[in-house]
Amino acid sequence: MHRGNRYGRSEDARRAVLEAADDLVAERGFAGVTVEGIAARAGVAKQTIYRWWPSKVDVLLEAFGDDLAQHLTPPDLGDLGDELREHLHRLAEFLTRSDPGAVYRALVGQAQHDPDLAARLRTGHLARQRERDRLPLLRAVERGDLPPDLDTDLAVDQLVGPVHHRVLVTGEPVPRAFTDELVRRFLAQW
Amino acid sequence: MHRGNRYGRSEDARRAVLEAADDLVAERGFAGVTVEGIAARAGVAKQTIYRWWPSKVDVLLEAFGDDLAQHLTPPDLGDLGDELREHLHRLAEFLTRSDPGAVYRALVGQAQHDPDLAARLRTGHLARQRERDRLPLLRAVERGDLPPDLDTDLAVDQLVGPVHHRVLVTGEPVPRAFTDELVRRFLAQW
Amino acid sequence: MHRGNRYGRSEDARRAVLEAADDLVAERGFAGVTVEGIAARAGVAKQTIYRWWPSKVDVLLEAFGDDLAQHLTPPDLGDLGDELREHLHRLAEFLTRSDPGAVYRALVGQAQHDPDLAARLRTGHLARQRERDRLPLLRAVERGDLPPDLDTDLAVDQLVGPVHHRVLVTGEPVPRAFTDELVRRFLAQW
Amino acid sequence: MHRGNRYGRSEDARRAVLEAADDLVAERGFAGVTVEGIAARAGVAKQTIYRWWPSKVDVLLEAFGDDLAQHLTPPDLGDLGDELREHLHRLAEFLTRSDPGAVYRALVGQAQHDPDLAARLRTGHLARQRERDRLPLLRAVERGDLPPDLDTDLAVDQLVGPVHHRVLVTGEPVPRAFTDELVRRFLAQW
DNA sequence: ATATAATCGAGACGGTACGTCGGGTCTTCCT
DNA sequence: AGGAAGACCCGACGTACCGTCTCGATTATAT
Repeated sequence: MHRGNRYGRSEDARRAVLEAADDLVAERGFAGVTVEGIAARAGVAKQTIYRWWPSKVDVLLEAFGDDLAQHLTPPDLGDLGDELREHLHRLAEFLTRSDPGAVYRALVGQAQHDPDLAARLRTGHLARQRERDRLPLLRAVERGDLPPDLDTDLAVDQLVGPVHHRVLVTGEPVPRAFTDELVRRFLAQW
Repeated sequence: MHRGNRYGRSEDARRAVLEAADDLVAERGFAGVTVEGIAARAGVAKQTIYRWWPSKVDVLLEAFGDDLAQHLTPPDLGDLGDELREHLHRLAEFLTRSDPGAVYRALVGQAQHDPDLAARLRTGHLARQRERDRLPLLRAVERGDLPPDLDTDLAVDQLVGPVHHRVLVTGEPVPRAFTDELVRRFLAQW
Repeated sequence: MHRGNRYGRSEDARRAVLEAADDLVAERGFAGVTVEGIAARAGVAKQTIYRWWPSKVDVLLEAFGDDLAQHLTPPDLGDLGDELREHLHRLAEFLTRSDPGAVYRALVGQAQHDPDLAARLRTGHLARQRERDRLPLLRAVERGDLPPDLDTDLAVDQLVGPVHHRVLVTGEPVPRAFTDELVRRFLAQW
Repeated sequence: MHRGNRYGRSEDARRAVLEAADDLVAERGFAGVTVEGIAARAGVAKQTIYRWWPSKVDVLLEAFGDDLAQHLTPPDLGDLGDELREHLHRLAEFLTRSDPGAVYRALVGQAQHDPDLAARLRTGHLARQRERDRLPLLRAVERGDLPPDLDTDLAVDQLVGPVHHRVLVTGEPVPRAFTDELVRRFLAQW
């Protein structure tokens, strides 16, 4: 078994750490995740974690991985309304029901009092997600279904903002009725 | 200085604790606030804090006080557009520039991995704020400027959601141009 | 149970720590004594140890206590030869067979690469022991059995030095024949 | 530089390790010597140390080398008193002032809580030194200056014991007056 | 001259213990 | 009765070394 040497780290250790971190967030929540706990569950030395990750949020950030891309790439259905309804519904489900959604909320929460994490989260995962969120709008513009001078930044905030607000701030449920009506109103602007 | 007596708690101690907590959030951020630190700065025994507040977030919650009501009560100007523009602008300023806004963000952040705090925050400050957010819309319905069957819950989310999203998630600035255009689009739905 | 407060430390904790330290030296030797181990066995928090003792050798130093005085006070028998023979035999037994003797050897060993410990050991236990070692000689001088200008410092080294040398350096056994002959030769000087 | 080959170890590496170890004892004391530190200073891999020495004390033991024979071979002067006076004085100087003397004290100290080291130290360096210590006495017996049935073991302990005691236990200085008087008393036994 | 294999540097790995920080509970004395 | 002070047990922090391991490079013979 590969156990690490000067020409490369142990892939086994890396995977074990990320899985342990993921499990612990799901089981005990963000506060229940400790470097000590990750190390114990992963069967790994603490030093191995500190060698590769500056802090536990970095572990979670990496464990989070491509979950956003996997869950939140909007479908290409040929109709703006259909695409937005589906995308917002998936977003709501992701945020409120999935394990990676819980990790995402934990990270965004932590980012409120950790500027460093905030910066990395935003230039990384969030920036890429924003580009994905933009896709249905860009396609609609190309088809001529939306005005060519559309402010896509604002439009994206109009769509995903209310969903995030419900989840992160008010904690209310986000049923399909909510996201569908949100899209209907959005399209009523033109 | 008052050092305890048999007929009730010390108002001095209470105020010292809340002020120390507020100062510490401003100076060192949420993570820099510890019960030990509050006690030291307030010149108060740890036990006195634990006697009256279950945890440090409760101290912050009380220190937060009526700041929301003071900063975020929408003005009554007779015109829906004017009121919404002003209200959203004040919200953006509050969230991004003020000290209590920083505390607010810290509390919302902590609430992501602290269900207990989340519940108290929502049934308290947030529920009252939501009622305030609703006022311009209700007045507009009364005036006949908006349809009487308006879903005010959704409408409020449409307005404050994008602003919160920018502040809490993407971290982008929220200039007046953004909030003004948001209101213009909102009103364009009808 | 008293558990410590601002007006005094916990006597229970103190005793538990000292006993645990003593047991551990006896069971596992000096290298087997760790602050963590003492804390675990004593049922005490590590911090409580660090609060009152700068290091583990300080714990052992205090645990060592009055063992020297108890074991190595020379008897008053009225005859110099009898007293020295008995005293040296007891010294040999103490050093080679007793638990506190093992602690003593460990402390002297550690003192070889710990100047701070060396200083405290010498101004404390060792200085007092040297005074006890001198007693039989002083009594003999008073009785006129030894010259009044006797250099007691040198005489003490002549007597206990060879025994220590055997125990600490060569590790050879120190039977009664050895100590008895040592005394015979010592007395033959005059 | 030599970097390993199939037929035998690197003499460069060996010397670098021993020198680094010696330097570190002198600079930082026994506790400051770590395998990691030796490797770093010697520009050698840790594994290279572990391949050839079981532990750091073995490195020191080898680094110690023939220092005892070099410093502590008693001179052959034809007169017992002269030889003993000189030998004990050199012993005192070696123990209290020289670098190898410091290593010697560190090793004897460590041997108090390391039975393995103790055994190797005693069957090696110490046994050979004891034979050297015996030489002046054996010569004197041959010359008829000492009785033929002399217990040389005891006699050696009588001579070097007090010096070791001062150095290792009480830490007092060992001036020439002390060693000279010690020899005078020793000779007064017959 | 080339192929081979012990040794070398480097350093990642699983561990143990370190000494520190803060948490939340307690006891005591003073007001 | 309430408050200041602070000792207590506890859990986690991030660091230092331990001793083991694997890797690719080096190099003196034995073919």
